Amino acid sequence: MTTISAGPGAGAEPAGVRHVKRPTPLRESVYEALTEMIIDGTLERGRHLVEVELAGLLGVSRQPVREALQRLNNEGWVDLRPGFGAMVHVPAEDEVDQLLAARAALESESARLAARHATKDDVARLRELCKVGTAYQESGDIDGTVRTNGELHSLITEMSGNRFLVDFAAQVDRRVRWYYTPVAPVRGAASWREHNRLVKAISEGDEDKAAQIMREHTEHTRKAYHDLQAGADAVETPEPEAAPRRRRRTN
Amino acid sequence: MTTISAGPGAGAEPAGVRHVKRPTPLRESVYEALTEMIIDGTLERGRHLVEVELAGLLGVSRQPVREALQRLNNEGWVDLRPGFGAMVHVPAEDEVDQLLAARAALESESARLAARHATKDDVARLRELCKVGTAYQESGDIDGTVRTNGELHSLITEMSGNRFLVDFAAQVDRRVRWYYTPVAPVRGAASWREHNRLVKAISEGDEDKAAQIMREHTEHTRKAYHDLQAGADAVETPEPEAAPRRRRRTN
DNA sequence: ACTTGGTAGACTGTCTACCAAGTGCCGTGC
DNA sequence: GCACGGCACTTGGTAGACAGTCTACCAAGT
Repeated sequence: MTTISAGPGAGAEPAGVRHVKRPTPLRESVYEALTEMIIDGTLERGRHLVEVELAGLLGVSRQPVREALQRLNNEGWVDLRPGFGAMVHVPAEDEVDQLLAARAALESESARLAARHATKDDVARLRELCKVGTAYQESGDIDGTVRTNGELHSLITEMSGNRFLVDFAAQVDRRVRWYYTPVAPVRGAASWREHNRLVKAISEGDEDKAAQIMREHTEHTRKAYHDLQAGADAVETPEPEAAPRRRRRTN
Repeated sequence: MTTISAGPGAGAEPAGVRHVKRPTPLRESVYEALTEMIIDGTLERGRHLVEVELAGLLGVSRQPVREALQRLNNEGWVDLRPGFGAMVHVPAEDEVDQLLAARAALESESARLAARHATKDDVARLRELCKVGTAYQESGDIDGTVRTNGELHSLITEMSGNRFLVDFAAQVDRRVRWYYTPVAPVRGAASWREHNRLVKAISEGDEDKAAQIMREHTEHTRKAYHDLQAGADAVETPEPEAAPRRRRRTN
């Protein structure tokens, strides 16, 4: 769950209500900063995170950092080892598989509900995202492609009107985005063709078709990851262990 | 998510590894204590939770309480209002619906995977749980029934071998258990008949059937809740809303 | 009667300091 | 080479302090 909070932070506001600036709790900012640093690789996988270090780095005290780290731990971004500290999570072999399987279930259901509840406005926005995403993809802008992909999926889950699906899917998507950025270019064109078909099914209100396409879509993604993985293994070969900071006797 | 931690805490251990007593972090205990108190109604819905109060009550300092409260907030058990504090979450009208819809998706997929991976041993345990649950149900032990129901569902999700499904489903189930205990007796017998059919499908490795039964099972539960709700509303009077202090058109 | 202004109390959010216990590492001694 | 012991580091938890904010309430003004 996590961030189920109704937060008016971004997106649709009921109407004339405009809640004024509510200063975000520090722990929230720290959390955001850390996930961002993990995703963009500033904090490499397996790296040992020390509370005071991060505190100093971000200019806050230990407390907010601790709270953020615990949340990160709960959501699987870092592993907290009592008495030692936090390590940036190192994804296990089968983890991506499981993640994508979970995503398949969540988003396929979301797509079904989205098809059921879609408004004209929603469909228009979906179409727009498809167009933008395809453009990014064709121009080779990987970052933009991945981001737009995320936005599209997230919009679909939101259209489901089910806050739990939204929340879980958001978590999963974020993780997928972390593990997955390198794969994006490979999937590229096919992925956006599938998005188009999906949007079409939703606009027609065809629940079963939407659900099915979304499931296949995720499945293709999974396959692409495996192919890439196999290729990478063949090339980069033997990397059974990358001891992070071992300075054992250096002489 | 939360508690996705690879933690060997409970469940399947690789083999002879048995981590000896790892003293649970205090915040964990506090978290457990609080959820328990919320579920059993000691902390009523809407109640304002004050950190120092809880700290005193549980004999710890503010910090572990804060950390527990934040986790509870992330998981939707309480709502944290900045600068004011935590309130025990008051479930919205449609929340149970959404919860059960999410559960349907998660557990249906779990059942499918469980059917795919089931071992003889797993099936035996499932059968045992069915027997126990039915016995509880027939003897009118509601608490036992609900608990066993939870154990059965949780075992099935674990059999899926997907840690994300396990984790999400666990969260959802816990929430369902909170909202739902009063409904259990109504569903009673039918529910356990369905469980039996489900276990049969799993034991036969029939994925589609298992998934379908689980989906219908959840759907029936949802329906039962609505029926009960409607009945309760009819009896307990119409309660349109007791607007406390509205005496002016909000421009 | 309704609004405004002011006051007071209660809590949270964050910081600092401190201590105990646990963990990993390294060198010593065998 | 390997076990043992000790050291430095880090978390987990406690205590106290302080500013900012939120709620409620009362009094005076319109």
